[in-house]
Amino acid sequence: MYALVDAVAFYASAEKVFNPALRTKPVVVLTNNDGCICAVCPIARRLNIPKFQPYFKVKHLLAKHNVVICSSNYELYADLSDKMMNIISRFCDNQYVYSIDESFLHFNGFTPLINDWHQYGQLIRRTVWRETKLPVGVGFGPTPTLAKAANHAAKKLSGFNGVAVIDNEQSRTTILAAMDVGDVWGVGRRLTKKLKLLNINSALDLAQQSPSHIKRLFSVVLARTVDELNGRPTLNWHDVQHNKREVFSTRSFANRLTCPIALKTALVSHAMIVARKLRAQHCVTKRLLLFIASSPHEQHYAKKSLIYELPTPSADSTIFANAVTAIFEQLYQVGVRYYKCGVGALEVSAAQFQQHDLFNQKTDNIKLMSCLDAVNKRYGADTLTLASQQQTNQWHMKRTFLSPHYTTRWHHLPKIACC
DNA sequence: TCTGGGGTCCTAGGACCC
DNA sequence: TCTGGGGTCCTAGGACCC
Repeated sequence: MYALVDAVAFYASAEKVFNPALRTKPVVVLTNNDGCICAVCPIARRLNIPKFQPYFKVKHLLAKHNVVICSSNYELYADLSDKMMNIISRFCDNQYVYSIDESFLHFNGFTPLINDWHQYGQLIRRTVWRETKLPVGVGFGPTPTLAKAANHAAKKLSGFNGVAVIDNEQSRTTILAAMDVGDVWGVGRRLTKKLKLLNINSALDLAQQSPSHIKRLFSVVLARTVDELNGRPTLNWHDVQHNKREVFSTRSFANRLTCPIALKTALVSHAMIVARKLRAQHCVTKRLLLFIASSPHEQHYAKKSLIYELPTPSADSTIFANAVTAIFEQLYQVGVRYYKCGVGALEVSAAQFQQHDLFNQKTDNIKLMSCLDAVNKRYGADTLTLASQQQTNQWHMKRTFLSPHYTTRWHHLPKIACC
């Protein structure tokens, strides 16, 4: 049995944790630079506030309904996520954290101990709420895709109260019949359109197709989804939690940038983040992709990217920073109003399988990197940085509606007044 | 006045080579 | 009048997810 546990409008709910006055109000959270709406709490959803719309386009709508607007407070969300994931992990023997607010659970040894999945799901919800004040939804199913579908039902369909279980033919068909095909995991806008032309409208319609037919018309990936919807697992636990094959860090700037020093500083910071992410999944990369670009919404879109081949596969921040220095001149053009930049690791592989190169002594300084990671884990992500990250901070993002750092700054702690 | 997210994976099409 | 291969690598853009 699999489960998918995720938070309801996680970022918006996180804002309500330390500010209970918000709990009865409509709340939205904006993406970086206050660009788009990325989380809409249930109260705001009932007011038809759309997700992923540019903020400036829906400003009037938000004002009309007195919606509370928050900038993204990633430090807060990351901390609350850690706490939530920790609690959830107590309820299974296998947890895979799929995103900041979602985790898949797999029950092996636990299964014989659980006789009622509904009750068990409610226990998870109650415990997470009691210890974090975050609302979560829980879906159980015999495959990851069905657990996702059950989770969708738990949160979106009436009568489920936050927990849904697919454990027999009747529960499977009931839930899939009530689910739009576009809400199936892996079916996006484009596929939805094509499927609906074929009169495949619900998740159940898709499940009733023959996998080989779907494979011919679409792809092997969608054929697997059909199998999964029928309770035939095609993704095993190992597939669900595979390492990333590409790792990126990119950001748009608060204001357009023309200064080369600021751009280079931003790129070095992204290189550091990529290196840290790689080390966290015990991987290295052979090639780094660096890019800088103007805004795609402007008339003259200018994007330039270059690939830097590393002499040996690496996840060393200092080696990555040197790569940025080595090719920055080729990337930068005078006169472009830069909007975004980023660094990506391509051809990612497991660090343990690396061949050592006799002739290349420039290998990762593993001790130094472990020390860097340990210090930053203990004292906050940017405690130890490279000198080249410190030259300017003019590329940092705009967060007009930022809430206090309740969990990472002493002087932001909520105060309780006694009278 | 101006403003439009970030991450990962996949694929089609072109360049290049033999 | 019709006809000209196959493999690899690279890249940009798109699909999908949250």
